[in-house]
Amino acid sequence: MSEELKVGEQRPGGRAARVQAAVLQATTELLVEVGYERITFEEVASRAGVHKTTVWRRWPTKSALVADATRLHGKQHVPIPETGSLHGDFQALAREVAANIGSDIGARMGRSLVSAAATSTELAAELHQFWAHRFTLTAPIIDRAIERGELPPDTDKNLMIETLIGPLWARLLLTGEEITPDIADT
Amino acid sequence: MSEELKVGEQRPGGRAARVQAAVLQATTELLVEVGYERITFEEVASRAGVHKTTVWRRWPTKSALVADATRLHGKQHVPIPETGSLHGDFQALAREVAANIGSDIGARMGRSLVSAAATSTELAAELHQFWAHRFTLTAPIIDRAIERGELPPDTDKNLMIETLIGPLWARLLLTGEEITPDIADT
DNA sequence: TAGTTATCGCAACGGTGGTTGCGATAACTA
DNA sequence: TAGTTATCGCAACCACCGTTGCGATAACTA
Repeated sequence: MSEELKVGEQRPGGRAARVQAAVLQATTELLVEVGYERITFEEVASRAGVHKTTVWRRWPTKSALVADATRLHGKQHVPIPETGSLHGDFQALAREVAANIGSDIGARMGRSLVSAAATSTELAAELHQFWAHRFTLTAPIIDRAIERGELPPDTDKNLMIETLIGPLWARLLLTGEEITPDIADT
Repeated sequence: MSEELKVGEQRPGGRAARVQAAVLQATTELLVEVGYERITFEEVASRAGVHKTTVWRRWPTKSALVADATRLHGKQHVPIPETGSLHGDFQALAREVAANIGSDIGARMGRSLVSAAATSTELAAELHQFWAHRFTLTAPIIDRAIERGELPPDTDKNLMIETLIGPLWARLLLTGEEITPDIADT
């Protein structure tokens, strides 16, 4: 009767759900504190108040655990600005990004995820998929600009967004600087 | 008499130099093959045909080892284009970057170094310093453009270069795509 | 060439983290 | 409420990697 249930959902009541939530919470915490590589199942378990074998059995590999933990975080809201002009939209979007990766935990999380994607092909695919999804969300900004005649119709939407956020991420990952007002320059 | 010599240079002849070269070579190889985190002193040593204690004694920590290994690689030539126009310079520079991180080993190396900088503050400082140095090398491009009147005198040079290379690195680290012809768009 | 010493290899130790088997517990079902 | 079973905790095991002490070797010096 219960053959069709996915692993981890066979007994969603009480304890199991609480354990899963605690583990994923601990994982994200450690992700921003020590980074992906230094995450250990033992530490995740002890912080979640759970035994390490429990964590190990539920998530077969570390990348799967982190993927699960970040999936929740990725489901969060991503406000897409609509100011009426391309310049305004870009400025608002850039400020969102800057506020996100400019904050301490945002910066740590961003670095950790990129670092994780560098070692785990599984997480790399996850990250690429995340950005592909975000780009579909931001595509309307470009579409509206094209309709207004602010951009040529054959504009590469992805490249446009990448040009917008690339410098910010470059500062985070490569050089190491960060502010807010210099975003209007783009 | 030899009290003023730095460690590793007390006996620069024959064996010591050969060992150092082999170890650094093995380190860079592993850096592109398995990434920073999965590098182990044992593997580096065995690949260099040396015992692990040797590696361990000469480099007190893994970040120091990788820092030494990448320092050599960073000393390599960085051709600064001088085509006569800002557009030409930028296009040439972007093509260099694209060719570098677009190649397989370049991509792996770039990812590994960024990932390493995420976990080791020591390597992060090294990386930031590297980019600061590169920016001093590319500054003349902006200066010449200002002299020609192509850019306003108060142009932020670093931000300008970051805007140029940011999208390329974003593709490498975040989304995952790479080509050459789409560079002219910037 | 002979002596000194930095440098290296070898073997062994210790700690940590992943892995497994089994008994206990709590969620579900009748 | 009583029985079944997914889920979890405990203890022990195993492997790997960093770490150390000591003897051997090769580079330097007189």
